[in-house]
Amino acid sequence: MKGTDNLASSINIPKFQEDLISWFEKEQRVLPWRENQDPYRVWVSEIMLQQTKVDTVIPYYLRFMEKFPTLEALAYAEEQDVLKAWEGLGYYSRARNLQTAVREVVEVYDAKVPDNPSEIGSLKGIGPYTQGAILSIAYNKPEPAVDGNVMRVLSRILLIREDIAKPKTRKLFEQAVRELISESNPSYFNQGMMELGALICTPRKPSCLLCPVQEHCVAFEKGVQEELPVKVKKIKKTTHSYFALILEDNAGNILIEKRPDEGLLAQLWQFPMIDKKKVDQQHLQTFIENKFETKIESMEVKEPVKHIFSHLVWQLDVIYVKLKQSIKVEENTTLVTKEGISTFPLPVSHQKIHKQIPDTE
DNA sequence: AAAGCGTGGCA
DNA sequence: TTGCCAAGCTT
Repeated sequence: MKGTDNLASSINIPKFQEDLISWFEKEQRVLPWRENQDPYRVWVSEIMLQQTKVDTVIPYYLRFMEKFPTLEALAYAEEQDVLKAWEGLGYYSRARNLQTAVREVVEVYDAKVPDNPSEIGSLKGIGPYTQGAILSIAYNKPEPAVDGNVMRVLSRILLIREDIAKPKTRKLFEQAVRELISESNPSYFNQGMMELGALICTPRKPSCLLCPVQEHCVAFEKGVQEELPVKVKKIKKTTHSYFALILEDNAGNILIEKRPDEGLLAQLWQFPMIDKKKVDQQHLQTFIENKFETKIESMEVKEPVKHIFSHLVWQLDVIYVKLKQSIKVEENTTLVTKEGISTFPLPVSHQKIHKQIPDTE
């Protein structure tokens, strides 16, 4: 045991806990996942909230809970229905991992969410943060739940200048939380830290004059709160250009294809895309006729669509193609009516393409 | 350790 | 417009 009680040695810990928790009791937002401490409801909210704003999550959470009200309802649901409910929320592996994990809880833990670190932490999609969040919020266990908010808040209060982009740094903040956390109310302590980060101790222009723990904050005392946390820059994102094809056969059906099981937008459906590096617009008609073994009646250029991801960009030239004949349906592709497309989970860029399909005459 | 994985809001 | 940011996890 080394470095016991050195990170937070400048803090009056009981006073800090009291200031934080009483502020949270008074100022916390009313949110659907705060109605009770049902571990399943807490769990779903924590997964949805990963890298995602509260305002974005709320409508998804309400719909999701209506559709999958219990852990078992989610476990027995069709995966495509789960992805459809997640459509537009992003990071789709969260949805697949969540369902994998609840199925394991049904089979291995008799449908009860584990209440200890090793078992809950071994579940798919539950990492160090989510593990601590569920244990503290649903089970009131004094475990650290260190997310971006907590690292920002504590980097200021304790004047920690470690680079929060480095994986190793999270452990340092977990140690700090272990020193600071309230044993009597770890749930409100952790939620209070995150709520403080969301409402007061914001990334830019923090509202220090309203802060319930201002008197404990070293960065405020020194006037350097806006310099923290330290975070290194990330690289520029590369652009990939494609033709996105709305292929309509002679019967009015549209071809869509399922993306691979892993990787970007895994298992979502999309309109066929052709890398522009492989063919220019002059040869596009012949290319399509060869690739899909069909004949083209007419082609029309629609509005281009740009799709910005966290690490890359898609530039999509949308081409509406009417065929003289039918299309060959292969593995992982299907023909659907214009209305039927909306039942498949589509990435945001392809929802926009879907809207560009002309109405039936 | 570093890279891959979505999306929307905001300065 | 561009880059940054948001209740991170997996490989």
